[in-house]
Amino acid sequence: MAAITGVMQDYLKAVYKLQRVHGVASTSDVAARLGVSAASATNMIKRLAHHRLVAHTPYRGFTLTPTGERIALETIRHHRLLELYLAQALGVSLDHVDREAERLEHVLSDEVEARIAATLGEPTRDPHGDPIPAKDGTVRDVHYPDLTQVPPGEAGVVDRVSDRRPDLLRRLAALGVLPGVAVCVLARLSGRRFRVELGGHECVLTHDLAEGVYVR
Amino acid sequence: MAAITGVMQDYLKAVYKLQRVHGVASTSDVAARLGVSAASATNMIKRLAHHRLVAHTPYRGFTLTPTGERIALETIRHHRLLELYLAQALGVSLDHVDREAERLEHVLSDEVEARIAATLGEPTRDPHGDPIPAKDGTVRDVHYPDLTQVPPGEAGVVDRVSDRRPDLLRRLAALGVLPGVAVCVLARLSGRRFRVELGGHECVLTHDLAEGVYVR
DNA sequence: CGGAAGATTTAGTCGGCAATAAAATAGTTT
DNA sequence: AAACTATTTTATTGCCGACTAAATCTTCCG
Repeated sequence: MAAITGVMQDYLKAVYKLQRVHGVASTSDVAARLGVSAASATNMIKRLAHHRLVAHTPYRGFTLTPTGERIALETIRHHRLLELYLAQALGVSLDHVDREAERLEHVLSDEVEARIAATLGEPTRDPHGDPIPAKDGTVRDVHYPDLTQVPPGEAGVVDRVSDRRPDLLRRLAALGVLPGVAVCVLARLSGRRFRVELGGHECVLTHDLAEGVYVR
Repeated sequence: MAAITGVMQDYLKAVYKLQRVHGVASTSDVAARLGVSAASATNMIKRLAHHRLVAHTPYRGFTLTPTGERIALETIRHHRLLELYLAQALGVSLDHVDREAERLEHVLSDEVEARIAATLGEPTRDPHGDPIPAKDGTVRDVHYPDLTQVPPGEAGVVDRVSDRRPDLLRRLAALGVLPGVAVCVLARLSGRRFRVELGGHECVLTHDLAEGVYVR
C-alpha cells in the first residue's frame, strides 16, 4: 500500500525544508508554508506518521523518517529538474517555472525524469541555484550569506536567488541578478537599501530583494 | 466556479470519443472506457450535467454541450501534443507516450502548451497519426478503413495506428507499422491473418493487429 | 506558582470521487 | 400484454483533504 499522494509529497517537501533550518518541523510552520490551517496539517501529519514517513511527538513537532526523506528528495529532484528543463528547453521565464514545476513534479515518471536529466547533462543546480538532489539521495547543500550580510566593499558571485516569492524573483531577474553573476556591495543606504554593482552597472536593491540573494 | 477536475476532463474526453462513433454516449460505455462502475459514471455525469458540460436524458445517454466539447478538445490537444513532444523531444517510446501524457495532460498550463506547440512547429498529428485539435477547437478528423477492410492487392499508406492497446502498438511499431509507411495487402490467410508488404519486406499480421492499422 | 497567551490537537462537517447493493426503467421476447 | 434481461439510477459507504470550533497542552510572565 504505497499510495503516496501528491499532497503528501508536498507536506514531505515542506517538512524537509523546515528541518534544514530548525532541525524539527512544527505544525504551524508546515501549515503556513502550505497555506492550510493548522488542523489540516495535524491531520495530514498523522497520516504521514501512520505511513511511517514522519516521526511525530505530539505537541513537540516532527521529523522525517529515512523513507520520508527519500520521498521528499525525489520530489524535490523532480521539481528542480523540471524548473531547469522548462527554463532551458522551453524558454519559460524564471518567475513562472516554480509554479509550473509544482504541478508537474507529482506526475513525472522515472523514465521521463531520467530522459530530462540526460538531456540536460545530469545537472546539479536548478535555475535559481538550488542544488538538485542526485538519484541516490545525495544533496550538495552549501549555503552562503545573503546580500544583507555582506559588508560594503566586498565582492562575490551570486550563488543562488530565493524562489519563495515570484514577484521578487521577477524583479531580480529583470535587474540581471542571477546565479553566476558577479556582484559587489558598494554601500548601505538609508531605508535598509543597498547600492550594488552588477557586472558593470550599478543599481539599488531594497532589503526585501537583497535578502533573497545569496553570495559566495 | 470553473473547478474542472482532472477526472472530469477524463469523462469529457471519453464522452467526446464515444459521441464520434455512436452519436450519443451511454453510461455503460463511458464506465467501460474509464474502468469504473456504471454507478460511478452516472454519478459523475450528473455532476457534469450540473456544470452544464453535458446534456443528460436519463436512460437515454448524453452528449456534450458546446462548453463540454471545448474542454474535451483542449484536453485532447494537451494529450496529443504531449505524446508528440515526449516522443520527439525526449525520445520516449511510442508505447509509453500515451500513459505518460495521460497524467501530464491535466496539469499542462496554457503557456507551456503554447511553447511545446511552437517548439514542434504547430503540429496537426500526434505520433499515432491522430489529429491534434487546434487552439480554436478545429479538428481535422478524417477516418480511413482499417487493414482488415482493404481488399487484397490494394496498396496505400498507413495513416494512423490505434493507441488503445499499448501491447499491440508496441508489436506494430516493432514491425515498422507507423504512420506514413507504405503498405500493401498481399493476401488473407487462414486464422484471419493478413500477409502484407511494408516498405520492402513482407510480414504477417494477426486480425488484432490489422484492426488497429488505418490505411489511406 | 498560577494564569494568560499561544500552539497543537481533537471533534465534527463538507465536497470530490470511487465502490457496492438494491431498486427502477427500457427493451425484447414470447 | 406479461415477463425477462440488460441498463441505469438511487441509496449508502469509504477515503482523501480541506475547514471551523472547541478542547488541551506549553510556555512565559507577573
